[in-house]
Amino acid sequence: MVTTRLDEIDRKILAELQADGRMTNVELAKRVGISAPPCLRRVRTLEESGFIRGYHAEVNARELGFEVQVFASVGLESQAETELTAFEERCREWPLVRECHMLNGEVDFILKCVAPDLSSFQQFLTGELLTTPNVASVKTSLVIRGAKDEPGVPFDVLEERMNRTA
Amino acid sequence: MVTTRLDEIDRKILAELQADGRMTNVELAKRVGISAPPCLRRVRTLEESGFIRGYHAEVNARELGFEVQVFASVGLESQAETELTAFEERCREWPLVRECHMLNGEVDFILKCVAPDLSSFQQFLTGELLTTPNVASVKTSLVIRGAKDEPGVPFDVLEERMNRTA
DNA sequence: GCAGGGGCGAAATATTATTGCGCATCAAGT
DNA sequence: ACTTGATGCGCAATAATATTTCGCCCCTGC
Repeated sequence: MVTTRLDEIDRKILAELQADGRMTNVELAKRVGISAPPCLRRVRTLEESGFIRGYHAEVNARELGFEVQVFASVGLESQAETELTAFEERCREWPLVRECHMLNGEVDFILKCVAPDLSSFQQFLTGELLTTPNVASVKTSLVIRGAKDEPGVPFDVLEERMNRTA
Repeated sequence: MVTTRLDEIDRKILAELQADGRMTNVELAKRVGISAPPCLRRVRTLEESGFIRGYHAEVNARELGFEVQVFASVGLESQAETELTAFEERCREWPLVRECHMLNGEVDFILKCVAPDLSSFQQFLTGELLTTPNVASVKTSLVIRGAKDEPGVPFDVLEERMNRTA
């Protein structure tokens, strides 16, 4: 793997580990069709080269008492780079904000937030987000229900793409 | 763990596995302060009871050729339950749609999408999403850059909460 | 005070991960 | 065509981990 390009086995490994990050290396090797040692070497290489950024347990937020999920659209007064990064830094410090993305268009940022209940979120909203300097507008939308939540990448699309290119 | 309530050790386990889902049970046991066998039993119980929904490798979408990330706000013509679930079903079938959440307010759904490039996304947008029956309006926002992306739950908030309650 | 459930941890065993070669393949250079 | 070097595979040995087994302790309710 001197080149940054991945072969089919590497892509299978990534797909398998995205689906089940705790699969044993023995099982993984079996699925991708090579023996355990080279399989493990590939996984290590994928980790070191940054294709795999980490492994995480997916926890049930609702069961843990985070009943509320909210998307917040944020507009800033100034979009100067200094102000943008300052706002991003704030978001990193707020535990209730799980994601922060800068967007094009009228809204500057979209935030995905969680909270134990509505009043906790309102408290965060009025006490923190809305009082942050440079924040011009915030529009929040409560998540009524989740229909799909599969972070990551569609490996089937990737494979199609590879076959067309190859 | 006859009750559905978790003790401090369970919460620590969840926090550790959320941060590093591939941690060995030995290491995990050391960190939460018990020996390996009961630690493993707890993990299994957490898995079976649904607190842990699974484990996933976090892959680098950009490195894998998914350069584009888009949030799409979707409004439907009819919000009858049948129509809502029909739309959700569509979303589950579209590989480029990674998340789909039903919202309150003017927008009915927000979708998080990925794509290899802008034209792939445009193709999906005009060829699939916009031609879907009952879809009234779609407003898309390109992600310029990500500032924070930590799916899951803020366990420090959870601990505070427990201490206040206890 | 004495069952009995629940949970812990030491020790034994079964699986896995990891390392250390030697072999095959391929591409470049002679 | 014959090296030579780089890359990657897999067998076999070893090191770590996971998992099971079992006896102990601490509660709680009689």
